[in-house]
Amino acid sequence: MKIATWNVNSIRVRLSQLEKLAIEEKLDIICLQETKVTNNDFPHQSIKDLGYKYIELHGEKAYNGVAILSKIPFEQSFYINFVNDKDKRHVAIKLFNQVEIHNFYVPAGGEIPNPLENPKFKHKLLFMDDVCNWFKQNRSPSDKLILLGDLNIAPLENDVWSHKQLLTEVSHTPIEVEKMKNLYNSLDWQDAIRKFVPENEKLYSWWSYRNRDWEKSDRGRRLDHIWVTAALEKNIKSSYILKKHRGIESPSDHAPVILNIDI
DNA sequence: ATGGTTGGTGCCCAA
Repeated sequence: MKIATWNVNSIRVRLSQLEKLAIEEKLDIICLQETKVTNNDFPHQSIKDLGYKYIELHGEKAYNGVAILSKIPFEQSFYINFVNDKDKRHVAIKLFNQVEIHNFYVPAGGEIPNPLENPKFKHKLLFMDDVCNWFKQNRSPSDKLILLGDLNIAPLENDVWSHKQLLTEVSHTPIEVEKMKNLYNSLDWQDAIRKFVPENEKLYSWWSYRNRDWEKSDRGRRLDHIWVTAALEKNIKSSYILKKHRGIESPSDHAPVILNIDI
């Protein structure tokens, strides 16, 4: 089974690119973030025409919004409003009565990495704590779980173009990395992407729009992640970032990330 | 240190 996570930065703008991706990669399940549309405004028919008959949406107007598109029927779906906010940042499905997929769009956190000065950064830290506590309280390490999405944190030194210069930049600050590690250790999570690229190699999934030449400057960050619990680790076939999709016409600033897994 | 771009909205905000 092939599963993708992709922050599309508006589903309406990225629809033709999504169609290409789905066909080229033969995806069974696609998890989207930043759809930026209400459930009513979602392009249902285009997605169904692509073969994704089973769609779970959690959208809102203009901001945030997540979706799971599937060719495979799922028997359960749900979402949680972490930190009790109204933002649409999570949606989950359960497949074959045993495997759960949790799709996240973690708050970006604004510019200033200080929760006392910046409510957006405070929101991000509280969100990470709440997700961590939820998995501790509601799931066990032996469960078969996949956690993926735009987590808006690049945890490793080589997940950013300059560890030293980004230590004070939101997405790579020590406090955020600590929150992500807490979540990683909440169950027996495994980082699927890093199984195939050693930690001493640079690896990014996001490149800012604010660069004359994103590829040449290559100032990227690995903000998008796919984790599986240890119960699924041996089933992983491959996992990779589709960097070339950052270079297509009218791209998202995030590249899609793929998991190939036996389920 | 600053500004750079994109998307959605409606007389700027978020990323």
